[in-house]
Amino acid sequence: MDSKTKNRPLTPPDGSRPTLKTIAFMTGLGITTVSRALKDAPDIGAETKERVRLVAKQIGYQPNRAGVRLRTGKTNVISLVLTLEEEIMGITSPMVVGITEVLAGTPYHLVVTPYSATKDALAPIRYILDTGAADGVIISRTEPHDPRVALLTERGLPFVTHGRTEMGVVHPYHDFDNERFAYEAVRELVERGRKRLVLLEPPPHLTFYSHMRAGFERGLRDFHADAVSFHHINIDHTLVEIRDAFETLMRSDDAPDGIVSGSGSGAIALIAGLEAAQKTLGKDADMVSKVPSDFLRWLRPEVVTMYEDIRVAGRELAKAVIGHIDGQPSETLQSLSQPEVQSAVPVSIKR
Amino acid sequence: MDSKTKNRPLTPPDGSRPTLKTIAFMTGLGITTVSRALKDAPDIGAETKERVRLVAKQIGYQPNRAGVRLRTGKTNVISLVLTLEEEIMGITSPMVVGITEVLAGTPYHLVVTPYSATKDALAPIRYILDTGAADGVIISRTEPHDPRVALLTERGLPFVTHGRTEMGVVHPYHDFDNERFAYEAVRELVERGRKRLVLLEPPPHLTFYSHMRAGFERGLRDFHADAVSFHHINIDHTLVEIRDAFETLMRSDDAPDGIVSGSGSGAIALIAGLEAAQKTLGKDADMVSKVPSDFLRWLRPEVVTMYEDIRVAGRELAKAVIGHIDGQPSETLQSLSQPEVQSAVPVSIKR
DNA sequence: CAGATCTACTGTATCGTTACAGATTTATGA
DNA sequence: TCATAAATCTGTAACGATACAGTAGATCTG
Repeated sequence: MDSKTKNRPLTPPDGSRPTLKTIAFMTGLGITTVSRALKDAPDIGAETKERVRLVAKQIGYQPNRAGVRLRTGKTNVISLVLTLEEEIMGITSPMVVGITEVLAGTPYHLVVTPYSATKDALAPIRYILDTGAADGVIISRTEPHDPRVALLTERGLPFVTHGRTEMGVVHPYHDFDNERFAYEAVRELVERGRKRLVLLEPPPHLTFYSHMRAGFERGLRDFHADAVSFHHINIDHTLVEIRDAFETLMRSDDAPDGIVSGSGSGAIALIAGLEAAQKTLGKDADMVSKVPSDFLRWLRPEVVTMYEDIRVAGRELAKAVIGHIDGQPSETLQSLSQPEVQSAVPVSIKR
Repeated sequence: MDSKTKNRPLTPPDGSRPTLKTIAFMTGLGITTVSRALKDAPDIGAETKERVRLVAKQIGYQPNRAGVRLRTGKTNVISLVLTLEEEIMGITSPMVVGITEVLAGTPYHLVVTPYSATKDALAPIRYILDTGAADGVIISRTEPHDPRVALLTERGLPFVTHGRTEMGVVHPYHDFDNERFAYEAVRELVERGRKRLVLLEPPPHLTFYSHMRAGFERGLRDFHADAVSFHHINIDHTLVEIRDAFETLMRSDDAPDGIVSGSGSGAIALIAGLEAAQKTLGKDADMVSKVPSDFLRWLRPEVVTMYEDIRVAGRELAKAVIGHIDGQPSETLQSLSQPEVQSAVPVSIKR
């Protein structure tokens, strides 16, 4: 957009928004010709195309989405399928921002399609398939054998997952390297002299559970540390549940001295539990946490944080669905982002 | 939905999704009749309506949105207009959740329409108006004389604002009572013996700036406390800027002993600044903060937090736009939510 | 130079829905 | 009894776009 369009664009005689008919009338061409000219079809003369494009631009023509959608089935919609029970630290905000950043340069709109986790996660997918509500879908909370992936693949609707699957289906995804995260977390803790480590893990049915566990266990082996069991609690439990369980653990004989937290909000509850047990972070135990934003380290600088950039994830996911829609092979639409160990809270210049 | 529909619904002979034509064929009626029967028109026989409804349900008929939109202009879309630079603590997540909760029971879809704050906030509004992209709009970061409100009102597109205006236009809104928040915050601080108070305020161009200031100043008068100036910084500054400025303030002779923070993420930076100046929260100063989620008090229990329930705000906003679309008078679509002083971090049962 | 080929453009039908103007049948009224 | 009014139902056109099957005229080919 250049800045010369201060005055509103010309509108068709009747005052409503311009259509192909408007352009056809103004140029003296047929509607079909205008349509084809605008999509640069090979059987339209170069000069005609130029003329049509000029007029279209002048009057601010924008194709009617309903018309296109009705005729072609193309919705120009990407659907972000979310569970309503998203975690406290709000992974959704930066995700939505990342996605819309990419979609801004395209004709796609972002529609948020929620479902209640207590109900069927397939329901929104079926809805989208049955009503043809979107050209592409973004799903998260991926499971190793994810029925949504199976269904979308079977029905041929382009999609991308936030997280990987293990079902022998090649499909676009973006994921955080949770294996690496847990491995590096163990390394950090052992370097600080910690030997008895605990992991606050994802719920077992999600794919990244096994990734994170694998990294954790590989770390234990490589760096010679021991695991303290905490399997009855995971990041989907409430903060109060996590805190209480962890307080109990910290008061027991089995108390760990190193903590790996698979979620930022979980880390808050773990800290609260640890402190409720009269222990001190950084003294009695160290912690490494995965965080989606960086304020945990503002309030507990002792925590080593590894940043998961959700906004970048949103961008990658958006690019991948669009790539899938455009027919790019799935293999080229897979990406993995690496954890970034965060340094201390940014120090201002004056200090 | 009852649970008897395990098997997929019958589909029209050709396997594609059912349309009015399908029902017309199956019932032996005309397409028009079916259309009118489904919308309970008065000129259709009771038994016919029943028959049509039955068949429609059986085959899982859902009106084609593109068809309806093309013919009637009704999009069944609510557009949430957001700035891409949303704050760190992610007000967007619970907002989206609240909105979708309400929309789930309606035919409306939620489309997220972003804009870059560095550019024109009117751009997305113009886009929606020019392309007829939505039946209703939700906007935030409202200003006293908001050009978006003026434009939407002039063009007659239903909308609701998160925040009030002061332009003599009656329109639907939902707002948090920031006047009350700041007033009660001052009360809390004075009750703790604090007398020299500082306010981390919103940027001056937003409407709730004056609300919050008014409450703050009324509190100062009623409870006999003094203001410490901090006007060069507001909640739109970066955390680092806030922290550094506040550290400087806390090191000066003019250091306050009571802090009112108009934002949760701002509070984190203030705490960091205070602690960088070698002061202790709860000892050298007390703080009251408005928070959109409750983990600040998990990590700094000394902070008095007043909870702003963004999810409820989302619900109210969604209800209000729909009310506006349905022609309810704007006066009845305005609501104000009150701050809730939060008690201590929830204590588990066992303790 | 007749016929084939190519270039540039256009009319018609269609996607699914609804507004509108009938049409048909039955009941009503004087 | 015969026009009128209800009560039901229906066909056509249109919303805006595009696929497809042309058409008209210019150019080539042998």
